Amino acid sequence: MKETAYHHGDLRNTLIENGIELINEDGVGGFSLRKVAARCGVSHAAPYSHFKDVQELLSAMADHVTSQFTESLRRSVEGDYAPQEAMNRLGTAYIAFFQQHPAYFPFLFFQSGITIQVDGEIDGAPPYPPFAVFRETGIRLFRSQGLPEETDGKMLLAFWSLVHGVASLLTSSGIRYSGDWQEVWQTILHSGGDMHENDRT
Amino acid sequence: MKETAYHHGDLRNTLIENGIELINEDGVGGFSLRKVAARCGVSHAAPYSHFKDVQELLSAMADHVTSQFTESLRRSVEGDYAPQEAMNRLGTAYIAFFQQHPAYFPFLFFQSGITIQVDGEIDGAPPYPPFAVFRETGIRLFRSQGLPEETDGKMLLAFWSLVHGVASLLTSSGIRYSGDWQEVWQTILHSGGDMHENDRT
DNA sequence: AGTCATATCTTTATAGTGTCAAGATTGCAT
DNA sequence: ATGCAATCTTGACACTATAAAGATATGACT
Repeated sequence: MKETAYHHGDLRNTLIENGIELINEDGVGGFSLRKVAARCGVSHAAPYSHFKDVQELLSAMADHVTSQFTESLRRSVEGDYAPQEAMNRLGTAYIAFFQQHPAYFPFLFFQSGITIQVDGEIDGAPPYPPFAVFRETGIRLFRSQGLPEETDGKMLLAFWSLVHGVASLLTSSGIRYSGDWQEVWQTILHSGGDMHENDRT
Repeated sequence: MKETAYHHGDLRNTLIENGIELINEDGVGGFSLRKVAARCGVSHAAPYSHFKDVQELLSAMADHVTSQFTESLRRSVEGDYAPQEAMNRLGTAYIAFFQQHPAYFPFLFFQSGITIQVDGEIDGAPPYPPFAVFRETGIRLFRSQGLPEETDGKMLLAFWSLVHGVASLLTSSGIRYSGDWQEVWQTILHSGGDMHENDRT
């Protein structure tokens, strides 16, 4: 299908891209279906040919952003880093992603309506891709530290919660903190390591 | 001022209370100024006599909820608990609060427009009351463990981030996890303690 | 007691929102 | 070439926040 004056040609993807841009510019609150439609040069009801309602567009946008997010996390652990260093880089990448796009946090986790499957066993839902990266990196770290497998699940969620919490605080609307957020989560990561090392000396 | 048919009498507080109820029932997305006004039995423009816009009402609602939140945290550490036990109870209370009122999390941290002052030094803003409770409990714990004072700030933020992250994940719209969230943050709290204890044996 | 300013609430109006229904236009298969 | 189905437009409706103008009650001052 070619683009004409009447038929856009690739409206579905254009809506997703412009919607994401709009959120980056004006935040989640500044988003509206009509604004996105206008931005794409179509009428206000045109999106309904591709999405049954605004929530479905938001979900598609979230899927797209989640892919970028997952890619960013994957890149951060590519290469042969030591387990501790890999985990360090992963957490830093997680936080940096939302530091660069503050509007993505409330959008992805409180607005989009996407499903985040933590365990791999509820319904047939696939696991949340960013958490999957966490799992691979974490397991490698835990084995290298000789931790028992039984604690893997809880430890993984704890690590995830930590960086997720930093990202959450970091992107909270009215937060004021003069320090460096990156250091916050590394405090615990390193303190865990330091605890071992210090106690051995 | 008495209540008549025309003059409500205590509309400001009534709006705040009904607004909070509305958020608990329908979530942040279900909130609207007109719904709250109707709920209070006044016209849709009546709130403008007490708040300059909807954001100001939301801020007042958030202040009220934050007070309840702070009170809940304070109560959790009342009594003479050992430092580790106090911190344990505090984190549990933090998470339990948002577990009981899932809509409060996005509301307080991404919708209300209140200011969260972490350091005590930016502008003249007062520190965020819930974090103040964290500070007291954390300092007591760190001293009892012989940790150096220089790391207090980062350690506090790390602990806060951890429980905040659990609360954030816990209240994310589409999250699915079969386990117990309370155990997640205790994993790190106890693993920190266990690291010490295990290494000493 | 009477008057009046002020605070509070109502009414009305406007611009913006999501969504639906009916119609117009186009591309594609027959 | 014709008709079908997908896509887009137009117009409507109910809902939203907000502003302006008017109504009503309160409390203070004479």
